[in-house]
Amino acid sequence: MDGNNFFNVLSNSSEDIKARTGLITTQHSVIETPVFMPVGTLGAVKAMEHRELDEFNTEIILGNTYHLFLRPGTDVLEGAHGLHNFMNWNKSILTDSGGFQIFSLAKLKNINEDGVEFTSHLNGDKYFFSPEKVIDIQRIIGSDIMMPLDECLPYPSEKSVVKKSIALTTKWEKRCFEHFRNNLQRFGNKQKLFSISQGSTYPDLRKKSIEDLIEIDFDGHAIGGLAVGEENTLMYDNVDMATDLLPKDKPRYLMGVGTPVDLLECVERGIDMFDCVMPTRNARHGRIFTTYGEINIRGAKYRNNYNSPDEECSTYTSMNFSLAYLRHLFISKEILGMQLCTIHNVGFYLGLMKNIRSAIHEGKFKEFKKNFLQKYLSKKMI
RNA sequence: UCGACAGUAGCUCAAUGGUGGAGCAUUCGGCUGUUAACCGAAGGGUUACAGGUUCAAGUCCUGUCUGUCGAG
Repeated sequence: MDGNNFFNVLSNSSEDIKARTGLITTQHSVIETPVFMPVGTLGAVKAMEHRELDEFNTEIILGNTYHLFLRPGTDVLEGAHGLHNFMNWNKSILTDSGGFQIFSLAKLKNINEDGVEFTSHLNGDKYFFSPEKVIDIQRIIGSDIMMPLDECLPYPSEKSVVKKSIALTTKWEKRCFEHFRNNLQRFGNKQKLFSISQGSTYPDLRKKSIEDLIEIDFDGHAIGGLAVGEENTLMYDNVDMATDLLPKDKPRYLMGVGTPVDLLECVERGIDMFDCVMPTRNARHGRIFTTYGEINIRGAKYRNNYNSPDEECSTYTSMNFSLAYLRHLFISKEILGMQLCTIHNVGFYLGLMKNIRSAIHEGKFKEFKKNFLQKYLSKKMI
């Protein structure tokens, strides 16, 4: 498992679509793509144990540079020889740079060529992140895949603002790459670095961002700044255009997406990697994904419904517990409710991706998508 | 039996004599590179009952009922 074969395309769709299967090989695991990566911001997938992730053959999870930098701090991570050891997770980890967090939640930020000054959302302490610093922190974290510092603008943003922003982001990412190249790995970790394109939903700016970034030898390319409030069709169109421009021999990662429908639409358009808080967060809020659509487990209509939340799903939760019991756990604020729903949603997402991979491999993606959506959008159970 | 205190939304409580509110509960909704076991909205009232004073009463007065505490 060394860097020479980081990404291999296994099969391209035979259906005149851009969907494809592949393998990402890191020091820690072999990841079948298209893949959905559960989010574990602070070194934990909320409400889920490692052994439960193992049951779904989870090969990669996310961590977050911004959050881990603030807590537990790089001294603790350094003492533990990296995040893998610290959290005892021996599969792959991808860390987001924290750019998204700084721009979405930290306040009083001052941005300039050098980087960004921000205040911690925890205690108001001031910090400065430069492109180099973000790489240094991720070297200590030891994530298998690192992300560069980028500026993620809100939607909508004026074109002139976006134009300036992508120029800055590209400069930052070049510096990230140089620093990554010139600095040694820590604790024996072999790490990769992706790019992140921006450009909001302006096709020409997205194109410019991508064209500048693919000139640099990043190990993969992410699409950022989408799914932030724009119409779904706009997002799909931008993804479609982006994957036409991105190199075929490197993984393409659509950041922060999405719903089961988004996953299908974007796999079809050539995306290999996804992450999203939706399955885990919604689970903790009592909303679960099923074969026949999403349901709110707190609904009074489930009070006396002793059926499985999803007869056609094989997660531990749907095979062993009823709607009425899950509702009871939520109404009673029992932690088990969040745990069981998280297991279910993550299982549902990873199961969906597994089926998607099989369908692509068999040349039946379109048929699979049609059948899935027919059930999912029917809301038979709702 | 006497005395004190109290009775306001399902519950716990607000409301200088001047448009009866909150939290919780209930119902519904939201969540897209996690500040999120979170956030939002809605429904819900003859202010125990009956009189009285007043331009105006949840609020002041009288009586009744109910409850808590104390005394006997």
